[in-house]
Amino acid sequence: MTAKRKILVTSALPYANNSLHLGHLVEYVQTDVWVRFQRLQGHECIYVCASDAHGTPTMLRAEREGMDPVELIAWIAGEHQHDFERFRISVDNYLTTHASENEELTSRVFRNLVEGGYIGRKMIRQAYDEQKNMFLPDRYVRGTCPVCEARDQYGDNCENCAATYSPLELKDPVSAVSGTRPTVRESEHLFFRLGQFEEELKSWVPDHVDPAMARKLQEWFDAGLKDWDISRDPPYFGFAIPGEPGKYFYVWFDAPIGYMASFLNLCRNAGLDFEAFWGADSDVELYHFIGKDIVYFHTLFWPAMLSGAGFRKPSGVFVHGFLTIGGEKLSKRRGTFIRASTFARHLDADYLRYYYASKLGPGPDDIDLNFSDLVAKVNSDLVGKLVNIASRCAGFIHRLNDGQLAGELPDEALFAEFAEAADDIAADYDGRNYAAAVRRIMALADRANRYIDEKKPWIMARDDDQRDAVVAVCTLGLNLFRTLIVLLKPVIPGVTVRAEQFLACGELTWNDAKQPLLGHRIKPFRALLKRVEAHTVEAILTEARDEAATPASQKARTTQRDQADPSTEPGEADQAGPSGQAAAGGKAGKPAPTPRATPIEEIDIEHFSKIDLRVARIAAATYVKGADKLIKLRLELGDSERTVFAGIRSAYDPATLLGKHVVVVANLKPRKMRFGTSEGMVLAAGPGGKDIFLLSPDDGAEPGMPVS
RNA sequence: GGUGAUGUAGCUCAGGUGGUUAGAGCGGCGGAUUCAUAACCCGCAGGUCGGUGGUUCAAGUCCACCCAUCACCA
Repeated sequence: MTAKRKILVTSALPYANNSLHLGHLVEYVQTDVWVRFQRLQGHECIYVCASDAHGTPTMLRAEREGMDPVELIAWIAGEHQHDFERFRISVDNYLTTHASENEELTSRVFRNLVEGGYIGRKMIRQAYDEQKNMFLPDRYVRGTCPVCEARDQYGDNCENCAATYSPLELKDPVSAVSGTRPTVRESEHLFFRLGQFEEELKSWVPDHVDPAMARKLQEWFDAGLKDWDISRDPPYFGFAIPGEPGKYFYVWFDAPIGYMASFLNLCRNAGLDFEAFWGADSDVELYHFIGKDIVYFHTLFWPAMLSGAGFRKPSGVFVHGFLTIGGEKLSKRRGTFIRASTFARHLDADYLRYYYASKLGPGPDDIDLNFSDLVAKVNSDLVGKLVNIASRCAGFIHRLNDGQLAGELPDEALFAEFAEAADDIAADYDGRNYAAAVRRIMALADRANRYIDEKKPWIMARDDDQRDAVVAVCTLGLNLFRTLIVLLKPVIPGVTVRAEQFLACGELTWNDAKQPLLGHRIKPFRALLKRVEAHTVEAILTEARDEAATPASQKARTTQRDQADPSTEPGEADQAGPSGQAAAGGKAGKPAPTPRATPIEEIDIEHFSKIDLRVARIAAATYVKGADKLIKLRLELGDSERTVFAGIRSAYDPATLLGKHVVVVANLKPRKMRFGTSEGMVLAAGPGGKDIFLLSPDDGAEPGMPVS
């Protein structure tokens, strides 16, 4: 293994006026996978983040909510942090940019820049809202485009003709804050003289950012670097500029300093040496993960600020693209502004982490989230391939050898193949090409399943003389599984923890991928991950649409309630349907009574009324050839008939079902199964196995009657 | 408008420096199997590689223009 590296990593700071959504998570997942990978390699890798608190938007949002801005950001930052936990984003420290450490460092950076002669002053003319007594940021002035006459455009550019201009050029300008016509006022602003860093930046950029981004930055160099306005007039939620009465730091000035501040806060709590990481001659690696919308701040202003203030520059800026859902931009109207908390309430974070990882490359390309693709990929790769290996091997080990693995591997070469692949996969992770890593890992999972298929332990097991051989084959199978878990550990930490418990092997490290586990007793196998069901995805989308329609202040309350919820364990949320004992996709046969650890989320009457429950009469019931859990039901619902497959064979004999009245979910999306299409679901209670109890109405109910 | 990125089978994506019949996973179809969360295994079908033109013995791969999508313009 290479020498131990010292690395400090950051993700861009989420803005403190709104909740995190699935788009934010692309970055946090990307960062976290990388961080976890580096730690797994044995490197020292510290990851800090914070909520970006300052600026006009938080100020106005706080006003709308009737809160003090400080109160607002404390609350939102708490929510952000909670979302981080839910998605297993392993930050070492989380702060807000309003913290005292940030004020301290911002002053220090500013003072150093003044002393270095990098700060200038200029009078500027700006739109002013006379009613609210405030200068208006460009985005808060709207009016008619001076170029193409399109109405209701932002003050900085036109969405219709893409022209750029100043808010003062807009025709019929209106303040978005008060609705009045802004006036023009002058004010002296402080400027950071970026141009003085031109040569330094030109030589720094090519080695520290992605080539595509370097090409993009060339445009700015060609145009010449301009001075950057770093001050704002009150009222402004931010830090006062020392020695400059009535002036505040522009949010983008203190935001990146928030990276340092969060780290400084950690230093003070954990006894780390701040200067060793940020001093001009630091040899620690420093990386920023950001979205492609904010490259300029991180590749021009930020390194220049650091350099001018006497600190070290980043070792690299990693730029990722945006998230689209179903090929479209996230949109409130379409209900695709899905909040992190909404997703987490229904599905395990590892599903999304795996899906993102399977699509993330090193470059700034956008990635698309397609829910049916997510369901297919997760179910097929994670459940059907990966977990399946453990699932199909564990039984033999317990049945034939009391849970004890064999003392040696029957095919060392196969294990070695997996162990050797770990190096290439490590290179993929380190180069942030997670998609490539996942492809390689899944190819190995296929290989493992094929091996078991070739050896056919279930045939050998019929012969007592071959018991040792069966145990040996399954020992290898489980070791291949274990290696795969190590390789995927940065991506799916939740599954990993459960796998480590199953293997009873302690915390796995990267080197464990190369060392087999032998002569060791494992725990009984329990499902490590459940399949995602289509209705769960539907529930997420429905909820996101409803949330989008809820006014902001109500959202606030909803979110607070969410925070009180213990995080949802995998699988449990899967069953948030009308009945835990789903008929069609049911899990009869596994006698695992699962009382819900967490109550299902409350719904209102509108939600409930979407479920069309009907009385039905069983007109025919037959076993399904080749299916050991299902009974095929022909149901009468008044004037119509339909076929439903119910997983009740372990508890019912078809003959006894004939003529019985049951309750059916009539508007459940038809589900195609191997034996036909199931057009609904019959309600039943009980944990499964012999304990399944169909729900029936009292005498007098007729087929087709709605249940309410 | 300027600049950059992207556009490959139904879906999601791979395809260093141009080189024989363009690949994978999923989905579909057919077969095999029953150890496994009906998973797994074998096989088949599916693409004029956004469009047009060019360079070349040879282009998905280089060049020009065009179209579409996304981003940035301090």
